[in-house]
Amino acid sequence: MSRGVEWALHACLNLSWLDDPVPTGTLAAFYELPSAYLNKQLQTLVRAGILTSTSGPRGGFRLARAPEAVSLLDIVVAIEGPEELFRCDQILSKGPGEHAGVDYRQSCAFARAMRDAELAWRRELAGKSVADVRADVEHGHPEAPANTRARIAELR
Amino acid sequence: MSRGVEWALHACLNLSWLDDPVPTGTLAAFYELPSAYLNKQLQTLVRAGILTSTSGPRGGFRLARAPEAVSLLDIVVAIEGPEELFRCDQILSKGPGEHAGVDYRQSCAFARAMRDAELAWRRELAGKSVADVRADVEHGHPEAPANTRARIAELR
DNA sequence: GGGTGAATACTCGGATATGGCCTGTCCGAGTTGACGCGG
DNA sequence: CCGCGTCAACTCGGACAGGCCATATCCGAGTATTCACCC
Repeated sequence: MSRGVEWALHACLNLSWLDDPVPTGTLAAFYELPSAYLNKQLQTLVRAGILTSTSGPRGGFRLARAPEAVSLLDIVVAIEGPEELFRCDQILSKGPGEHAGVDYRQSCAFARAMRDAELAWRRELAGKSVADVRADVEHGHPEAPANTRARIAELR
Repeated sequence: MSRGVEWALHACLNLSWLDDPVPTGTLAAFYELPSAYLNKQLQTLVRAGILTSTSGPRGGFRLARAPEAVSLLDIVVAIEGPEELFRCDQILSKGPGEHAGVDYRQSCAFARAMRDAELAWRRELAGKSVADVRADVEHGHPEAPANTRARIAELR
């Protein structure tokens, strides 16, 4: 899985603590990440409707919706793409006693099993929102929001 | 996910219907796959202890254990490697108010959530064996074992 | 002093190189079975 | 007819190229701020 997923997750969490737009350079400096590449990932999140962007001075990125409405699955899908992890190439169609016109993505027992497992994974990720994670963090580290806001202001 | 996973799954299922060793070329012809590359995947399954190989005439690959003892997870891990899908690079360690010596693979809320989801996926795959899939296939297509054995004998 | 306009600095956004891994291929080592020869 | 030795064919196993995607970077388009200038 792409490296950018971790960046996107933490970026969304930090943005959930901030009201004003934050530019790429500031977010990158926060975790010492390559700025231009992080920008690329954030652009992807904008295209997915998770973030909104504003240009010019005082511009940057903001969460497009409430943190409760952004699931971890949304972010993963935005960065990794909507394709399934396991891709069924329907090699069964080349086997003996098989008919053309059959969709082996549906009828192949392996494809079904792999898809079931993947659905379990997606269900877990869809059930956890950025707000949930934020609550976890604030429970264990109540100072985190203030620390983040202070550091962002310092880097601005 | 690698293309070879699908090949490995179907190869194991077919081998579960056969007692004598089957060479790579025969298995490859069965689904019209590139022989040399399939051989590479089967070698990997041998290293993982899922298959056994014998050289020379009448040689080939066999299942190393009963189909009940080979889970889909075993095969996926053998081909894809044991690494987690989501890799936590612990970028939190670069953030503010964080201490060195902390393992953020454990303490980061995102890492925990991603790992929980992945465990759900692994649990599903670990709970399904090649024997289970074989039973599914034989239920829907009782002629499949005979077809496979006949075609393999034809290609030998 | 207030308003207006251009200049400016800042930010996003997409177009552009590079590296590593998946994909695909080939040839050598080892082993088994077959065949021929001798007893 | 039986046993043995050599040979040959077959198979695995690892070493060797090619292509594609993730990674990383840079520069241009657009915009809000700022500042100077004029009324």
